[in-house]
This record gives sequence, structure tokens and C-alpha cells, in this order.
Amino acid sequence: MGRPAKFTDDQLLDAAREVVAVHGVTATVAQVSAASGATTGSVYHRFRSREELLVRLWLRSIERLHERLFEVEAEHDDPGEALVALAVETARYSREHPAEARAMTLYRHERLVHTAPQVLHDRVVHLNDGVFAMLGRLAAQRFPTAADDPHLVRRVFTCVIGLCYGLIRPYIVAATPIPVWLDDVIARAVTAALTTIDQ
Amino acid sequence: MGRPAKFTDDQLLDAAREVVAVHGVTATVAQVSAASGATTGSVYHRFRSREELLVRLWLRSIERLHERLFEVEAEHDDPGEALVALAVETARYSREHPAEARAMTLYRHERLVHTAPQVLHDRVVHLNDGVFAMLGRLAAQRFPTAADDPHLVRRVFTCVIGLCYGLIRPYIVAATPIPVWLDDVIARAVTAALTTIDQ
DNA sequence: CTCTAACTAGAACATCGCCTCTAGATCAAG
DNA sequence: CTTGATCTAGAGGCGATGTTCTAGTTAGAG
Repeated sequence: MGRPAKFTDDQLLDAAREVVAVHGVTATVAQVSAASGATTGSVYHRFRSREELLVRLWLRSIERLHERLFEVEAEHDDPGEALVALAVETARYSREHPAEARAMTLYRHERLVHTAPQVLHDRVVHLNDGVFAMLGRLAAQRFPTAADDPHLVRRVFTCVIGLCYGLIRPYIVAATPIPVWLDDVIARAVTAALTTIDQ
Repeated sequence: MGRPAKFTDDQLLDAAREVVAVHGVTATVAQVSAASGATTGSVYHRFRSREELLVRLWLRSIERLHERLFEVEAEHDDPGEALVALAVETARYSREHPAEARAMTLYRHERLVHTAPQVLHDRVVHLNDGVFAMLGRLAAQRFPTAADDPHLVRRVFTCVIGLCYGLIRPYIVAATPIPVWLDDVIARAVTAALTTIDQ
């Protein structure tokens, strides 16, 4: 068995996260290696390309948020309350973990489906499966009359996650604290947006 | 007086707009010159740098939206209705002018205030003055009890323009048509969000 | 101890895109 | 016609950055 690794993948991703928190998408491999203590050679030994490194970081940050969201679902019995709570939790989580949140802004899912590195393609494609299933469950309970709408989940996603993310994104990208009063705005706006689902 | 110009500034900006509509922020000067029919030398004769070209395009697209918004204000007597109409109009305008809308996503105002080319600094700084004044007027009428809140305009901006823009941005960036059902979502969400202003 | 797989190291290479530079073209004014 | 300011033209410099390459290091297995 060869030499043991000096850095774990997560250590390198953590370094990348901090660089991205400052420099955004334009983070360079040299910056990541400087921040981690590894050399560019070592970074490329682990990740086939800069793209793969950043996509892996993006995936990790979104999967971590999703874990929180699944916990939130479990804490609520009423599906309507759960949907609103998902949005508010997204804002809270992003406020508490600004660097993680910044990493989430690196890419858009639809684009990566086409352009992600081969090795990560499947992980990208199925990234939202769990959350979509959850939204489908909640939507079917909350809007039984609209259960046959083929775009139901898509619309619910927009009204809950999309709406919240759109409001907090400017703060995340600007590395500015997300104001606490936004939580209330999000809660009321999501509640109202959801009323469009079944007219 | 020397040779007359073969291209107007607006022609070059139009070409840049079409390139940006396809390639986003990564649009290159070579692509713009190819799209316009001018050479890179000509482009640099008009614009001191790629940054200045793109910031000018960004400014133009936002100022054009603002013109629409001022017209919308004039069409409404009730300040509450006007605020909602501003948000809906932003969505409609972006749906009808996707390339203009894409240009609006090139930069964020707060960042440009610090990094814009010298020549454009003032124009960037005062870009939102008119809209903020309008929002201030409408907010003062609609929320007389909150008129002394120093952050009133900022919050109204977030609840109206910020909320709308956050919802439509993904479609703009993906070059996907903005769904018509979003207009209703926006109208209801903005109405509800504004209720947080005076509790 | 030796062997070897796995990793570190960082210099070198290749590419890409911004920007500059020099030469030449054009056209209104005098 | 002559002049000269303004613009066109596009090849090339130059810096930055992703990626590769070759040599060297490490530590567990036998």
C-alpha cells in the first residue's frame, strides 16, 4: 500500500470553499492549493480538473443543505407549514453558513446536467431527486385537487425554494449578512405564492 | 472633422447584447467584434476595455427597464397597486426582451460601485436614484406609519424588485422563457411581502 | 531492509483572451 | 486639392491560468 494521503478530499474542498467565498467562480487552482497547503500537483492528483473540484464542492454544499431540509420535513406534521418552514430554513442555514451558501451559487443545476464532468454526471442528474420527492409528498397532501398537474412539483419548487433562494442570493453573493427580517418576508411570500397552486 | 464612424456605440452594444445572451459574462471581445462586423481594434477605439463595454451594456439595459417602470407608476393611482404592478412589469418586460434581461444579470450594482471603470463610476452610483425616489414616494403613501424607518426604501426594493428578480433570474440566465403563471405568483408574493413593512 | 504503490512537489508547458501598436483609409472643412 | 482629425484594420505582445511532466518522497508489506 503506498504512502498515506497528506490531505483528505474534504480538506481540499474546505480550502476551495474558503477561496470561493472570497473570489467566487473565478477561484483559481493556485489559490486553492495555497489555501490548503497542498501544491497544484497534489490538487490535480485528486481532481481531474478545476471543473471537477468546483463541481464536487458545489454538490457537497447542496447535499448538506438537503440534509437539513429533510430534518425540517420530519419536524412538521402539517404539509403547508412544512413547505414554508423549508424556505425559512434555507434562509437560516445560509445565514449561518455563508461560505457553504456561496458554494451553492457556483453553478445552476440545469446547466451542469449538460456540462458536468463525466464522473459526476449521475450525481448531478439525481441531485434533486430526494428533495423533489419530498416536495411531491408535501404538495400532494397540501393540494389534493392539483395532484394530477404534471408541473405541480416544479411549481411548488419555484414557490418555495426558488422564491427563497432568489431573495437571499444577492446577500450570499455579496458576502453580506442575510437580514433577519427577510425570514418573515420569505414566510409570508411563500405562503401567498403557494395559494396560486390551486387558485 | 475626421472620418465618420462606421458603427454607432449602440450598434456595438447591440452586438455585445446578442453575444452576452448566448455566452453570458464570459463573452469575449473577439466574439463581440465578430458579431458586430467591427474589428477588435475598432471596438477598443470606442471602449477603453472589455469591462467598460460590458458595464455600458449593463447600464443601458437597466436604464431601459427603469423607463418602463416610470411609465407604470404613472398608470396607477393607488400606491399599493403600483408597487405590485412594478414587479409584474419587470417580469413581463424581461419575458419580452430576453437578451436585454440577460444583460441586466451581468453585474450586481453593489459590486460595480467599487469596481466600475472610472469614467462610468458616477453613472453607476446614481443608476438607481430615480427608482429609489419612486419607491420612496410610493412607500410613503402606502405605509405612512413606517415613513420614518430609515431602511424603508431598501426593504420595499427587496420586497418588490428583489423578489421579482429573484424569481425570474433563473429563467433569464438559462435563456428559458419566463412562464406566464409566474406573473400571478409574483403579484401575490409581492403583496404578501409588503405586509411585513408595517407589520 | 527492500520493494513498491501512492502521493507530493513545483517547474514547465500550452492556451486563451485582453489589449496595444503601427499602418492605412476615409471624409469634412478650408 | 490639401489637410488633418478620426476611425478602421488585424497581427502580435503579454500576462494569467489550467494542466502536464518528471523527479523525488513516504511508509506499509513482505
